[in-house]
Amino acid sequence: MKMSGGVEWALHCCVVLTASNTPVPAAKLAELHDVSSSYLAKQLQALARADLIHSVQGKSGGYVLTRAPESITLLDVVRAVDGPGPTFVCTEIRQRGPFATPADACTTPCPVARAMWAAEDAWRQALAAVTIADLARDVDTNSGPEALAGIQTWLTGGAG
Amino acid sequence: MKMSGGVEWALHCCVVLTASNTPVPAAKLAELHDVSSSYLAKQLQALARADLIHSVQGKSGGYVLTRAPESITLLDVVRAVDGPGPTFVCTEIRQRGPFATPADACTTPCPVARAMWAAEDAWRQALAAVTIADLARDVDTNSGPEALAGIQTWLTGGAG
DNA sequence: TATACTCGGACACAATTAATCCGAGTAGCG
DNA sequence: CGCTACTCGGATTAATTGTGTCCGAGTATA
Repeated sequence: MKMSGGVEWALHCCVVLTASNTPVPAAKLAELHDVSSSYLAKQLQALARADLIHSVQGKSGGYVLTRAPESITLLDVVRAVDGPGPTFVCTEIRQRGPFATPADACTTPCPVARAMWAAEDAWRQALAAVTIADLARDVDTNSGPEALAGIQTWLTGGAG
Repeated sequence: MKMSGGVEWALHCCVVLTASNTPVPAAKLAELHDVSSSYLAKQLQALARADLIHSVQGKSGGYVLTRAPESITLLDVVRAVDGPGPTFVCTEIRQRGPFATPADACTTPCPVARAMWAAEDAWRQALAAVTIADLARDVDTNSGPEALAGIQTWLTGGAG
């Protein structure tokens, strides 16, 4: 099992968007991270579809965070980019084969699936406990406040 | 992100192997679950490579649990079948682009990766808290004790 | 000793992910 | 008011991973 690599890009983009309240084009975000501009667009579209960021079209358009960074959790981003479905899918294997459990006896989910989904819930709960604002703060304390400040001036300024 | 479907098969096989202390051939496990015998073999090989089950070759060979069901956790099975690597891979995106963080400043992992890995740890911890014996007990209470007992006689008996 | 049955790894196929391109739409400017 | 330049958005194509299958090596049995 490997998570889609686009999740990493999307998270970094959200953190960067924290530093700018004016629309930032996808091309600029791609150049900042040195990644494919066309593919990054796909992830940003997924974020826009989930209403985490808002797209502004036109000449000086781009993307802006829809909500405050404190109210955007990592779970929101993961669900938007990587899909909302559960990672473990139960194929109801107990209803097949010579010892198949009759369908009417399957009122509760299979114990195997229940345990796997409980673990997934723990994962989601941990993701929901961290917000984009938390990440931005961590970046500040790690790389120093001048890092995001410099990025902000680079984003708003026209220099490429 | 979707977990490999073989994990479900492997877990069910481990639960079934609880009911038999004599070697069970892969073909019989496949017939019991009504799945592809050839493909199930792949998953069982992965379990054998991780020393969760032991393979017995020869005429009346098959697979047996290596350890007691109480000491085999779901995490063991998931790691064996789905790979031990982390689901989130950090590509060190912070070291790229015009505002790249210098490599010598990257002593601690990227905050984004740290948060994602913390969530993964919560997931693994939940998986490690459940054992195959727990699942077998849940199956007993759900489907009644006669279910696993019937399977046991079917496994040891030659009828196919 | 021959045999029949087992596992084990090497070999094709399909689905998902990654990456790219071009068209639709809008804000700014003359 | 029309034009241009810049933006996003979805449809299209390559690469990787997961899925499924096959045949050969090895061993306990008779």
